[in-house]
Amino acid sequence: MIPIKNGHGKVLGHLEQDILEALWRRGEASGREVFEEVSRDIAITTVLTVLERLVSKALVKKIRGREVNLFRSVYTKEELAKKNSDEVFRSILGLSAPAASAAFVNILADIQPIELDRLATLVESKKKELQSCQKDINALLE
Amino acid sequence: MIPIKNGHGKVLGHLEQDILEALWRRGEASGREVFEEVSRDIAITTVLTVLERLVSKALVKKIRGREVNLFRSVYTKEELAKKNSDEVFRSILGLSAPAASAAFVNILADIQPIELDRLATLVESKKKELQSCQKDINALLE
DNA sequence: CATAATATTCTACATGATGTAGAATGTCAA
DNA sequence: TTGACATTCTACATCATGTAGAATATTATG
Repeated sequence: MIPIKNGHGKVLGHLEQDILEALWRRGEASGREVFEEVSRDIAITTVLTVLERLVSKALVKKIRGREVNLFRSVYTKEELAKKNSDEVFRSILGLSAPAASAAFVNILADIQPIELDRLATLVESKKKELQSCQKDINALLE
Repeated sequence: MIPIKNGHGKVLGHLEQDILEALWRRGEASGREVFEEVSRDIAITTVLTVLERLVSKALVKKIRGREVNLFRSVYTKEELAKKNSDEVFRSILGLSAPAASAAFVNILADIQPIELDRLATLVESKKKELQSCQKDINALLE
């Protein structure tokens, strides 16, 4: 269940990951720079190939320079993490919101119980936010 | 970002999914029955092959019968969903609990705002639960 | 300008997961 | 014993990913 692949939170290979990480560290880099940054025992063409694939996946953009082309991640690390987790949450919540909520709370309590307070706050403010929206709607309907 | 595959929430193919669904509907079924239940235009050996693969993955167990072998899902649909979502939550929360919490609340508010109340309740009871554990620990330490 | 050095692209192969199924083999009942 | 069905074996196709050599383009420099 949870069709992660194919349309939802795509899975990246290790090298793809490493290359993205390298780009996040360097900001904008040439193929050679990325190659050096990932510092793996692979050929530079391997890095170039994977960079191209990431470009195809619209995760990296290629900037044509006069000397060398530059690459840059389309998303910041945080943005991509958010993008992915949003998709995953949406798909899991879609199956059963109550079950998902319970599981989420359990895991959070397990790995970082302090964060439960923050979660409670988040829920409260979200509820308030929705209430005020509701008020706006009511006002419009009057 | 979110290493879903390889050790975490494994991804299943469509046919694997369909076969599991068929097993959940039939409870326990022979290869032929599963084949009929999935009702796809494929050969029965295809179904058998995939069933074997699911057995290898420990998602399905094969019960050797005298006439035919029977297959049954090791997990209920709910159990598997939980197993997977637990793993996914753990991995996403591991990256950044605050970010994950915020995203989770946002998505939940988006698709099922009513559930926010339940989530709030869940958080509160979990907090209480932890507090009582803490009390127990303190008592032991005295 | 010619050419070596470097960058870029093209092409291709390996591996692993999955979908697919024919062939070979096993089993049981009539 | 034999035919029908079950099971297993073997194998191929496809796709994603990692890998890189070969071919080509570009650029700096003697």
